Amino acid sequence: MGRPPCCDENGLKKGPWTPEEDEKLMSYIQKHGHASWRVLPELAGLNRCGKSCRLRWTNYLKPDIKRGNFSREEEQTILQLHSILGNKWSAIAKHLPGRTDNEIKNFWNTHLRKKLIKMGIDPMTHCPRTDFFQSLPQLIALANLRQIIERQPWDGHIEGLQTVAVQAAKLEYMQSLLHSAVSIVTSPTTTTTTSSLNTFTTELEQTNHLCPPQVPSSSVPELAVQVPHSQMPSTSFDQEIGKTNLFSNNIVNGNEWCSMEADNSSQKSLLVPENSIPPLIDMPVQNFCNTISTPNCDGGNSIPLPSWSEILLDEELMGEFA
DNA sequence: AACGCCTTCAACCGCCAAACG
DNA sequence: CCGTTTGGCGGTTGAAGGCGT
Repeated sequence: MGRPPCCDENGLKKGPWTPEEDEKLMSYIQKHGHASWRVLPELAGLNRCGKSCRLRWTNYLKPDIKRGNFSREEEQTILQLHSILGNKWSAIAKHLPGRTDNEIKNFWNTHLRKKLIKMGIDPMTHCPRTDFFQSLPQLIALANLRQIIERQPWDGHIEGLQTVAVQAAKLEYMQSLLHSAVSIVTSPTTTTTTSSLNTFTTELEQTNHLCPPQVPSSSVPELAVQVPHSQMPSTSFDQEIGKTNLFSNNIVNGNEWCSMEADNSSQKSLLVPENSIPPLIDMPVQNFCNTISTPNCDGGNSIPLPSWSEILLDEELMGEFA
């Protein structure tokens, strides 16, 4: 246990602030500043602890605080920064003038997080959720059981399961793209090169040519997932991808996510059109991320990394998680 | 109108690290 | 160097308001 709550001492007031208290705090800080939060309440004539005063000031009373709904641009910024920084609310807030970390945190928890979950994206990893895959064997077992019970031919069930598996493989594939991007950005060993994003994606595609992944039989028993080319997303990144919004706003094409950006036609999708298709045949079910973000299959030569900082982030941001 | 459930967000709690003596 | 204080941060809570029945 840490220190006892400071507000328990001396019967200091807790709870919502009254307009009178706000006024006292405002006028004191405007006149004298806030050199020491410890002594400020006493000097300002407030029956509050310093911590409570500081919180009230930084989260509510500070003159430069912007109130009201978050704009679409702010929403995009939060999503983008969260995909990189995680729950570093104060760091995120530094990039949103007038917004407090508390406000951003609340907005995330009440809006953005739910929106991601609704779309099947893990709000912590910003990758498609893989819960489904973990339960796939059970689903198959259930289907099998049902087949036994109903004594119906297997053909239809297998087709159905394969369709489901193809969809899941797509999700996993998109996750791998995201995951590899994030791992590159956040890796402490990342070397900043001058390689273009285009070079990177070309080699990424070559990797897939050279190293068609295999289905681990243990993870999806009796189900080699044959993925039709026409149904797979491409590994190619769009050359015109903007300096912002790589991670978050264009991940899932053609659903609610895109509707968020419906009026932003200048921003291209992370996933390129279906006429650019990687030669993936057998989709690995568990280790997409490793396949793509780790060394090439010709013996450990890493894929040349693009300068993600140039693509995604300004220098200030890079400094934050360096 | 009344009730219960859900959502939002201001405020609090506990922990950590830097500053200080 | 060490113990204490302080400011800051992220997680959590609970009151208030909204909404459906």
